[in-house]
Order: sequence, then structure tokens, then C-alpha cells
Amino acid sequence: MLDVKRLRKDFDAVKKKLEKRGENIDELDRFLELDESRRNLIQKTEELKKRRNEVSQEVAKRKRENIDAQDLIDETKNVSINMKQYDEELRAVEEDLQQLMLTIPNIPHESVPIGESEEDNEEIRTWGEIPSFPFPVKAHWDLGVELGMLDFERASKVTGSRFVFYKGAGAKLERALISYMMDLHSDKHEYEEVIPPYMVNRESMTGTGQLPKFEEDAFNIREEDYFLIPTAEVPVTNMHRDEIIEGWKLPFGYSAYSACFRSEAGSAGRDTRGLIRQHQFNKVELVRFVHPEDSYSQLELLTGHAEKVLQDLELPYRVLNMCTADLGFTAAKKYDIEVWLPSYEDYKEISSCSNFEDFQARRANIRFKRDPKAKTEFVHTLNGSGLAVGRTVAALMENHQEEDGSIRIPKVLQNYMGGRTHIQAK
RNA sequence: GGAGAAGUACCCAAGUGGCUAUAAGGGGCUCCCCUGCUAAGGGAGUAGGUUGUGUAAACGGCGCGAGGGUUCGAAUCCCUCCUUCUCCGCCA
Repeated sequence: MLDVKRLRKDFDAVKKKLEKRGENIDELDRFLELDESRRNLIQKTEELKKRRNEVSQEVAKRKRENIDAQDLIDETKNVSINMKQYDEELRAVEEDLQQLMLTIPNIPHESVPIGESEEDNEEIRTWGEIPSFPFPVKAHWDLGVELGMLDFERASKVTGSRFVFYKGAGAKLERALISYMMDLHSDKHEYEEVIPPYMVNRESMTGTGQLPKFEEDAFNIREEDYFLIPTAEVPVTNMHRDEIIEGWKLPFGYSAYSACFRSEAGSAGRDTRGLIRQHQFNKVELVRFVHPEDSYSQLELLTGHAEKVLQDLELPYRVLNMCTADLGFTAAKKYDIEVWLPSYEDYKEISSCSNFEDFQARRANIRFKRDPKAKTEFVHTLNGSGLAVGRTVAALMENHQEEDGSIRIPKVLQNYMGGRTHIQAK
């Protein structure tokens, strides 16, 4: 959510910045009108409330002294009725304004390239050598089935399309990656480990920005109005919803393992094979709460933490600075990390690291105080995948495949895989 | 799932329509005094948040788990919901 005061004061400039996202934001024009009518009504209703309070006290005083107060009571009756009318109008206007504010995206940071499509994303750096294979490369969905690691067919029988069974070495590899990532981030990068609830309520989904605009992307448990989390970002950021954090605790972060659930509405026909786009996948998510003045250096730090995983796993990748068209609704700046995927002969997103500035903090009301007497301020929140586990498995299988059909396990994972150096057919 | 109880400040807690929520009384915390050393005593101070007008100082509104309602006036009465606890049932 944007700062209402800033929007009021600086309306045209803010609008101009939002237009660079290429989204339709005509709705924004209603803001000034709603804002003014809100403040008008507040003044009217508060004046009446003040009057009512004064009279009530006078009535109380007279009753104590056994003096008749009927004239005052009659007078206040009307005051109360008017007050309630204004209150009701005010409630309606505030509701409208709130709904409007919830649909306005974040303002892009000045370092974000202006663009119209993913073509305009800016490559910041690449790491590692794109492998060249002296034999025909296999896609992970073929390798996975041949090695008994993945079973897509039975998953679609048991559930439906875009689900998978991990089996044998596949299940073990998935579990090894989760453990390795969680250990790396908690032991070396000083995140606190978290396993969150996989379902959240509507307030949480609104707090991080999935709702109200993107409801069709999530799975909803109708009976309770809960949502299956599309990412651990949602429960973990909302852990501190409606809290005031003591300033000395900042910055801090959580490393959260969870399953993630996405309806993938609108992606029919894309990435139909393999692990790349599933309705359910595992992810280790990094979430940071930081001082506002530090959030851009914290974004670099966070991105580095995610990159370290790929470096340890010896997987080539590149980092992109996402342009205004590709930023998403909530981010002020976003780096995508894309891993090399031989079957695609291209890079594929494996982590998305964002600085939301105070956008989520305003929605979720997450604040801090620099010291006990200080004013409250909104924190800045950041998050990034560290990493998406399913896509990591795919990248690892494909990049580390050997001519004999086996898969080389990188050194950092070997202890987690019972000392094995390769996965091979039985 | 059934039955009951509770939710007031940093914590415990009093308050059952106006008689100070300007929140009793404890505890804790901060400062001061006395004492003089891992003690004890005395005194003072301890809503926070949010929002409106205003350049500001300031002056208002809201606040007793949340939201409604009744009333001139609600922590107090009524309704709905949430959370916690106890007992029963079920269950990994």
C-alpha cells in the first residue's frame, strides 16, 4: 500500500511513476475525491462527537445533583442521530478508499529499468560455464523416470496434472536439498529457521499483496476461507503483522521451508513437462525485516545468499534486474536469478529476490521503533527464494548428467545423500 | 464436535449504565531519598497506538478481544464473531 499522505501531496508525480509499469491505473484518479470526502466527514462527525461528550457529562452532573436534564437529553438526541449518519457515510467512503488503495501497485525504484516486456530486463551478471555435452542431453523428466526418481503418470492418476511423486533417490535428493539449503542459511547466513503453516487466512494474503487482485492464482479452502500458501513469504512476513518491533532487533531474517501451492491459472500449456511448473512444489524462502535506509544494500545481501546455493551446487546462472513491466505488483525492485537448464537451452527462473520497501509493511501494519520513546515507522520487507527446490532438482539432474545416464552429486550434497557421489540406474 | 469459563495498561487485577479510563489495588520498570552492600524501607513517575485540524505550539476524535446494536450516555445491557483455558467426545 502506498503512503496516503505522499499520494495526496505528490499525486501527479506518483501517478507518472506508476504509469511506467504499463498497467492501467485510471482508478487512481478517484483517490483525491475519496480522500477529501473522507477528511470532510471525519471533521463533521468528530465535531458532533465532541458535543455529545460534553452534554453527556453535563447530564451526568445534573443527575448527581438531582436537577432535571430533559432539555439536554432532547437536544443530544438529534446530535446523536446526525452523528450516526455521518459515521455511516464515513465508513462507506473509507471502505472504498481502502479497496482502491489495495489495488494500487508499488512505485518502482529509480534503479529499475523502464521497459515494456521481459525483453527489457537487464542482465546484471552471469556465473559459471554453460556446460557442453559430448552426448545427447536428456531432459530431467526423462532422466527422472529412467532413474526411478520421478513419477508423473501416477501423480496425475492420484491427483491430476501438474503433480508429481518423488521416489527413491529423487525423494532423497529433494530432502537433501531442503536440508542443505536450510542449514546454509541458518548456520552461515544467520537466518532463523521456520516451518510455517501451509494455510493462511484472508488477512495474511492481503498483507503480502496476493489479495485482493490475484485471488484466482491461489487455492482456497472454502469452508474456512483459508488459502493454501503460494509461498512461505505469506505466513512468514505476516508473522509480524500488527506488531511493533524493537528497533535494535533489525535487521533480521527467517529461512522458511514449505510446500507451495499455485493454481497456475492462465499458464495452461506452459512448461507442461517436468518439474518446472507444478501446482505443488517445495521451496526454501528467505524473508528479511530491515531498517528503511538499509533495504537496498539488504537486497544485495539477500540476493547473494540465494546465489550462494547455486554456486555450491555448481549450477550456472545469471541475475536479472527486472524492468518496470516485469516487476510484479508488490516489488519496488526485483532481481530474478535464472539457472541454466539444458533441456530448455535457456536460463529459467529459480529465485526471485525483491525489495518491497514499506509496501507490504503498510498493508500488514509491521512497524518498529528506533528506541522506546521514538515514533513508530514502517519496516522494509524483502524476500527471495533460496531456492525453489523442484527447479533445483531439475537443474541439478540436467546439468550434472553423465554419459552413462547417471547424475553427479555435487560435493556439498554428498553427506546429505549418504555419501553417494552419483545417482544411477539400478 | 458438545458443555462451561475467561479476554481491561508491560504483567496480575478491581470496576455490572453517568459518581473521574483523568483506570482502584498489586507487581514490574525509571528516577530520587534513607540505609550501606548480593538486603530492607520511604517518595515520585510510568497508556500506548492511531487519526483529524494546524507551519508549529497545540487542540480534538477513537480505544476495556473484534464488529454491530440498544441508550441522551456502554468496559458495564443485547447480538455475531475471534482467541485462550477446563471438562467430555474424536483423533496422528
